[in-house]
Parts: sequence; C-alpha cells; structure tokens
Amino acid sequence: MVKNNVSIRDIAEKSGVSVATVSRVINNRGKYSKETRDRVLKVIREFDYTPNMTAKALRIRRQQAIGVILPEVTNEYFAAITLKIQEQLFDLGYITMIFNTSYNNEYAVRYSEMIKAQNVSGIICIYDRQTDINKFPEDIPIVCIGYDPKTKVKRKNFARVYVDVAHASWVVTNALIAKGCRKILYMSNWLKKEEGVSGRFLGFKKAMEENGLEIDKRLLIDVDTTGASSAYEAVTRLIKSGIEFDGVACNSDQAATGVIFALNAHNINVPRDVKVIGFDNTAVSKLFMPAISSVEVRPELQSKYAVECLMAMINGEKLDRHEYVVSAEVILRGTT
Amino acid sequence: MVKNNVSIRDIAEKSGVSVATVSRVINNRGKYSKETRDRVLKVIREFDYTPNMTAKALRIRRQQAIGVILPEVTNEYFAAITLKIQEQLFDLGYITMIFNTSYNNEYAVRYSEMIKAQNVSGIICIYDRQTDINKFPEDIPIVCIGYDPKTKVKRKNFARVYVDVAHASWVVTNALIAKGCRKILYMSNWLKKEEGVSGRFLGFKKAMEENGLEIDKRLLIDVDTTGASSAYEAVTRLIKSGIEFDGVACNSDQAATGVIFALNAHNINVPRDVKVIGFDNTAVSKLFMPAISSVEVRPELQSKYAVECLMAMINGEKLDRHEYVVSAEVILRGTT
DNA sequence: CTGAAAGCGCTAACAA
DNA sequence: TTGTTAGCGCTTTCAG
Repeated sequence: MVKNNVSIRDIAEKSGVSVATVSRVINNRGKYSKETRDRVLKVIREFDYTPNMTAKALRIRRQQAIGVILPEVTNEYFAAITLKIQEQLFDLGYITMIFNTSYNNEYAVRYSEMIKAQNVSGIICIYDRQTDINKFPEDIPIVCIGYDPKTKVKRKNFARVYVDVAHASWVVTNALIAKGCRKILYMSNWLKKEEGVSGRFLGFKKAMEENGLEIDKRLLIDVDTTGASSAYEAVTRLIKSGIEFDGVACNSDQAATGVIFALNAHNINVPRDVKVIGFDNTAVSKLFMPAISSVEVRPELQSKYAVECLMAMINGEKLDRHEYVVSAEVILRGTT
Repeated sequence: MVKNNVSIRDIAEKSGVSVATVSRVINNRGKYSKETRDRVLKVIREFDYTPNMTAKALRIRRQQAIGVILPEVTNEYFAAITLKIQEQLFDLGYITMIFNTSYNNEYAVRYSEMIKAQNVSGIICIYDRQTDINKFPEDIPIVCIGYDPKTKVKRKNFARVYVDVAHASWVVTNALIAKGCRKILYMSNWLKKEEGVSGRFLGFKKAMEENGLEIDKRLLIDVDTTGASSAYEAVTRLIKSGIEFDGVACNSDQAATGVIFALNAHNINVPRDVKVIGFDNTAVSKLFMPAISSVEVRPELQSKYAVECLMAMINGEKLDRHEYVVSAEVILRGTT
C-alpha cells in the first residue's frame, strides 16, 4: 500500500545529503557521484517515496499533464484516439485529463479556463467543428485532430493532424466503380458544407468525373448519419420513388447498417444488387454479417502524430511541419 | 484569449487589499465587507484572473482532480460512465484524469503511483476483475463501479456501486419465459465464475426453477461475448448438432448480434422461432433491425451514485451506506 | 473586517 | 560534487 507522507526533505535527511542532490538524482540532472546516487536511490525505494508532482508543477510552472478536449468519449472513433493518447502520454510520464464538450463551445470555453488554471503542458483537441481554439491560452501548445486544413489559424504553438478524407473518398468511389457501380448514392450529414469545402465530396466528384460518370443530384443525401434510422428512411424513400442506385458511400458505419437494412427489407441483395461502404471501420462493421466494407482512419496513427508533435512543441523543438495527414485505407468486406 | 500570468498578488495590489483578503473572497470564506468583495471581484474580472490550481493544490494538499481508472474507454459502457462522471465532476470544479488499464493490473499499479504523486482527491475505479484496489494509496477515497459485492475490502474510504445483475438476469429469464420460451440458451464469457459466485447465473437459475423449467447443461454456453463471432460459431454448432432452444439470454449485445446472424443463416426466424435478449443496451442493439431487446444498466445513474458518494467521502461526511446498487431494466424490442 | 507571514514540496541559481 | 536558499502561488493562523 502506497503511503503519502514522505517528502524530498525526508529522503535528503535519511541519506545524509541535501534536497538539491536528491532532486538532481530524481531528475537525472547529473552533478553527483555514483555513490550518492545509489545511496539516495536506495533510501527512495526504502521509503517508497514518490515526488509530489503538484509541488514540482508549481515550481516549474508546468504540470506533466495534457488536456484532451473531445466531443464525447462515447463516440467509438474518439474513444479509440483517446485511449491511444492516454497510453502514449502515460509512457512519457504525463497525465491525461479529459473534457467532453458535447459539441458545445460554451463548455469548451469554460474548459479552457480550467486548463489554464491547471498549468497543463499541452492540449490535444479532437475537433468537432464547434470548438473555437482561439479561446485557449495562447502560450500552451495545442494540436487539433481532424481540424479542417483550410481553416486559418494564427496562434503559435499549433499543429494539426487530419485524415486525407478527399483521397479516402476518392478510393471508396473508385472501389465501388471497380465493382461495377455506376449510380452511386453519396450519403453525408454535412453535405452542404462538404459541397463547399470538405474534401470528402471533392474526392467523390473527382472519381466520378475521372470515370466519366454523372453525379445524380437525387443521390446526394443529407441525413443524420450518427445513427441508422435516418439512413434507413432515406433509402426507403428512394426505393419507393423508384430512383435507382447500385452503390452507396456512407460517412459512417451506422448509416451503412441503416442502408443495408432498408435494402434487405425490399429484397434488394447486398452486395449483389447494391454495394455499400461505411466509414471509420467501427466495431459494428465487423459485427455485421456480411461484414460491412468500411474506411480505416487509423486512430492509433493519428494519436501517435498528435502526441509526437505536441511533445516536440512542449520541449521547444522546432517543428518541421505543422500538418500531419494520415491516409485512410479502404477495407473491402462482404458488402461490396 | 486567456492570459497566464496574473497572480493573486497582482489582484491584491490592484485592489488595494492583502492577498489574504483576495483569497477569502475567491473562496467565499467570509470576513470581508461587501465593498472589498465587489472591488476585488471587479479587479479579478478586469484582469481575467484565474487562481492557479497547482499552487492551491500544493497548499491544501489536494488536487481538485479525480482519477478514473477503467479497462478501456473504447468499451461503450465504460465510455458512457466516464462521460457522465466527467460532466458531473466538472460541474463540481474537478478535473477528470483517465487511466486505461487494458485489463492489466501491472498498469493499474503504476497508475496508482502517478495518482498518489498527483494528490488527487479521489478515485473512481471501473472494475475489471483484474485491478487490485489494495494497491492504491490508503488515504484517498475510492469508489468502485461494478465491484463484486462479495469481495471483501478492508480499506477505509471505500464504497461500491454495482448493478443488481442477479435481478436483471431473473427479469430477462422471466421475460423470455413469458414470451413462451422453454429451452433457454444462457450465454456468458464468465460462466465458470458465474456458476460459483456471480449473480447473473443465480438470477437465471432462480427464474427457471420458479417456473418449473429444467436447465439444459448443453445450453450453458461459455464463449467470448465481447464480439459476435464466437457466439455465431457456438450457435451454429448447436444448430448443427440438433440441440433445440427457443430463447437466448446473452451477456452482451455483440454476442446477441452473432446469435441472430447465426439463426438467420439457418432460416430460423427471430423472434418467431427463437427470442434473443442482449445486455448493456448499447448502440448496436438500437442499430439492428429488428432492434435487439437488451438490458439497460443505467450508466448515468451509476456515475451519479459514484460521484455523489465519492464527494461525500472527500468532504469527510459519514456515508450512510457503502454499497449502492442500481437495478437494471429490461428493454423489450424486436427480437422478443 | 484586514493584513503579515509561514510554509506546502519542489527546482535552480549561486556559493562553496 | 555538494549544499544553501529563494521562491513558485496559494491558504491559513495569528495578531490587530
């Protein structure tokens, strides 16, 4: 059982050296003989001493802690990133503090106060299109995951990592076309925005054009893709109104399940009659039978980049670049 | 943009009072006139001052922070609890630090060091049958979620909240029986343990006995229920060997999907021929069509209890009880 | 009602 | 190579 009361002074006394020396030993700062080192280390072990990080933080004006701001941990993709971040940070001796914004910028603003008060060393923000990162303390390094590369950011100490969605979408569309699809249903919950800026639609458009295929406006569906029901209804409507399609590119696996159920309900076979691809390669895509084709966005790689460049900024290293893009991979399974 | 440099001394100077008074005002400690209060508050706002929590933590020997130890945030149920905990703690002015054990007690032990070093005010441990809570600093209040009530714990400052799984299982079994099931398949990934201690099997057994039904040993299935495939294979084997059953009680929704797919593959209709109930009421149960009947274990209520009694312990209040049990609710949907 | 001052545990500049 | 000491920003006792 860990005790909570022995301080650096106790260790200094017990090992017959000064606190400065103990501090040096603890932090591997050199300037001590091997003998002192061993003696101090022995006493530390003996008394089961753990340096008080609060005191250290106060002194060096930095907590060995990182704030992770994300919409909701309950989102599988965000959770996967958060898990990996925490693991990596732990190995580096950092604590992970989490803050769920629930897609509400008000929250994010209040969090930023707390984060400042905590003297965290850095922030990782999993972007939700709502959080205004300009509200965060300017001297704290911050990296955004999923932050739209087109958004201009003025602050120093900033980097972003994001998925090359345009390319992923291009690959998805090409995969569908290669499987014989000609009339592809494009489903998104951000269609209006995407048509303007987002890469996902651009990749789709490019692939269609390159293959000499027309985009049927009626097959551009803008629904809530965080669940299955809206997708189910949308597809049902389409079927009933006799609009034909032979491939579906969804921006979530949940939507893909809705699409598949709707097709099945009308005796349209997947993948024979219609091929379907989801997004994020979540658990449900593997749970399904046939397993749903999807897009792997490599949360562990995103976390890796994020932590690496955050640490670089914290350690005052010059970043060779401020944008890390991870390319997604299309996983073809039973629904194509 | 939040600045990071103004201290309590600055506020004291600017408002012409001592730091002691500023401190009193900040913490609503009384002993100041309304005028001083207003003046101080005005200056605080003006300078956008946020008290340095690290300094405070050092002084009062407690961080306004709670450590949440859990197997993995990627588990939907754990994530739901974590999300709610973080929200509540934030409202109470506490930071949430997370630690994923990955079901590995080694990790948990190393976390306990870090937690001690951080002077957290309390710990919430979402139990995974692996973590040894005796390894945690003895003076820090701790509440375990899901901790088996039969496990003896000696430490002070300890409370647990758990689901009455026995009752939930009893209700599930009764629901299946009420729907006409007689040969019920009981699926678990902890069968051996359950037959000994766990309440889940007890509830099943009780309901069967009360209804004069025999438990068919061949219908007690012990497989990995964290995914769908093991359940799929187990059910397929059962069908092939001609062992009949008309109801399935799973301990996860993932397993339930595997069961349903296996049945469908053999043209066995759900719910007509076989009724299926999952567990945890996760997203996939609602995604499915027909939606999968499941058991709602109220993560938000579990979080609420956990945070409440943790706060009580932190504030030195005497707990009226050390066990909080939340009763689960069976949600009947399309598969029954 | 208000202020002076000690000190939480640590780091780092400076002295030896 | 080692020690002394100031001070990080805050709370709290004690004196007024």
